[in-house]
Amino acid sequence: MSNFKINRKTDYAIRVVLAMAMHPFGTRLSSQAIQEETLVPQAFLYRIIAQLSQANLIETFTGPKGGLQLARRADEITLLDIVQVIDGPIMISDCLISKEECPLAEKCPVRSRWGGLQATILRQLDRTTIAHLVVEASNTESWDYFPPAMDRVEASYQE
Amino acid sequence: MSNFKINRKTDYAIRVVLAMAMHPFGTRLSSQAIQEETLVPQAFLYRIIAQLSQANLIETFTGPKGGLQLARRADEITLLDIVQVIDGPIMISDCLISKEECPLAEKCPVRSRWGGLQATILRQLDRTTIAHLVVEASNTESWDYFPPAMDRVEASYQE
DNA sequence: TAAATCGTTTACCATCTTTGTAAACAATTT
DNA sequence: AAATTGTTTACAAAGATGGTAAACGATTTA
Repeated sequence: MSNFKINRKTDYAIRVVLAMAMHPFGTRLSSQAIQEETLVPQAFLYRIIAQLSQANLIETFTGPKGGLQLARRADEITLLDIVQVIDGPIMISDCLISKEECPLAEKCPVRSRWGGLQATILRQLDRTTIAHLVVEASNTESWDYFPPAMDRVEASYQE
Repeated sequence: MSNFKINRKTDYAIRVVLAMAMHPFGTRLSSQAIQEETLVPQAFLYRIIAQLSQANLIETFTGPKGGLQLARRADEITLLDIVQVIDGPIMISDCLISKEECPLAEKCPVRSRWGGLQATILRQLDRTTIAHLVVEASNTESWDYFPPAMDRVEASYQE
């Protein structure tokens, strides 16, 4: 299976932000409460929270009555924000970093394709906000979705 | 940096197929010749060639005067073909494999988003053929491309 | 038929990333 | 001061990646 995938840490982070967004804006939740809602392993959760906090996606408060709350409204947090905070900038091929990174420095026809694909991915992640997910979270039908091209993919796979 | 990337093996494989497509259809090239054109490490190249051969993207002939040639014309080989042959089926999130894989089995609003993103990626890879790349390979401008959304990405990155 | 020339396959390995655990540490409230 | 909460760091098992090496199998041709 392709390694071209969203990793679990990022997935967890999205769950965390989504869980927070399911409560009224401004609600302060303990990491304990979030752990129970998201089922993310506790020690792992701590580090995810710290990263979200450092990137100013959430605000944190220590001490009794401390906890976490979103730093922005759910419609101002995109999937791209979270992916980039947790996993760093998306760079689907090293040759996109700079011309020098590309082993076929000059006249590389593949580079532009990766660039185009990456732009598409960024666009799609950027126009999906947590607010969108909150709406769908109340919609039972959503989890029944399966991507259109999937059967074709399975069929053409061999190994 | 995100791990969400095309790996080097796949990149190599695309180079290999492209190198072959730069010659007239039916030309038989030795792996030695391909190694010199693509600069892929030889031992690694062997395995890539074997995979491409098993998947019937190329035909191989052993013995003196042996070598490789494309099994189909360049306009009938897509980037998706190669990615899938080398890296397996694209599955950007484990939760797309089946409902059971998803840790938040029911009512997961994220799942549908990954499905949509994956479909977009598959579509874009599938409509790019090696023939397209061959055309661009003669075009010096191509390597100067940089994806549009890039500056926004850099700006919003923090770690 | 033997030798030379190809591609195939397998085993191996160093390194890096991912995923996860644990514990010491710092800040805040009561 | 004590209790509660988040922060940080160190560590480690497991798996993927990128690469090397060598034995093996098939085909041509001398």
